[in-house]
Amino acid sequence: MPVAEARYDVFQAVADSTRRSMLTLLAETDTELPISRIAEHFPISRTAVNKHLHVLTEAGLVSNRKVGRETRYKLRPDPLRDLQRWLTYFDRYWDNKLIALKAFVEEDDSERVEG
Amino acid sequence: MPVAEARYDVFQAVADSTRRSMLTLLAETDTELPISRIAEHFPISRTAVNKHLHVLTEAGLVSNRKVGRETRYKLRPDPLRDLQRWLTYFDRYWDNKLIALKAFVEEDDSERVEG
DNA sequence: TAAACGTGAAACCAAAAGGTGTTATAAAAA
DNA sequence: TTTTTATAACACCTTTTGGTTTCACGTTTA
Repeated sequence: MPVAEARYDVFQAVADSTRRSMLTLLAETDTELPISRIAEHFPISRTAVNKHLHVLTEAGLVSNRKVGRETRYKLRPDPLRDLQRWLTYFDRYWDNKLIALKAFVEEDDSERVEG
Repeated sequence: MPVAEARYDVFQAVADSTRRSMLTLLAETDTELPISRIAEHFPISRTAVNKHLHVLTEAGLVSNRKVGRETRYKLRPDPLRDLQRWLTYFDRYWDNKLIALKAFVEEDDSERVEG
């Protein structure tokens, strides 16, 4: 983010697989983590990790607090509700198209259960 | 089969607000639409609309068929279930008074995945 | 105080994303 | 056949994104 407030929304924040992994990491540990601990899990520089965390912060998906010389990041899943709410619209669509969905489910099911 | 080897995955496809609008447009009309009809709703060129539809196609979120000189696009919401499934991981981190329809989809989903 | 540590910020870069206009092609209409 | 319509394909441009290295600043530790 060079200058302006680039304002990332939750859709953009979640579009990147590295950021999704960071969210699941924070969810799994179920506690706050400093950047160095987070960076251990990714093959990128700590600066790059910091940028991703900044994007997640702007989307409201993580928060941070300073503890000594550390900055600890914590999961804030609430904005995911926006995603959830958006998907709800298509949940209804699936409901209406249940027959087609059912066909898809059965077809895929037979591929792995058989045998 | 939802999204095999696509350049764009569902998360990326949905990250753009224009593409999200296209999906809701197709869902609202609940029918197939040619590009020109879709382009009417957006302040960008038809070429740009075509590119967005191409991204959505690669993500498996729309399909198309040629009818005369038209190419009609139709919503394929199934890949959104990948998004849905990812979100369910974070369900336990917010108040779990979840949407009933989501619970229904999740229940249906348990028929074909690990469960 | 000085040194080491953890982080944030800046400058920079390559590639991708989102946009444009133009051209090519196939189908419908005159 | 000729023209118009609908779309795809191509070349191109600009901004954004994800990454790097370097450096400055505040916090701990010696």
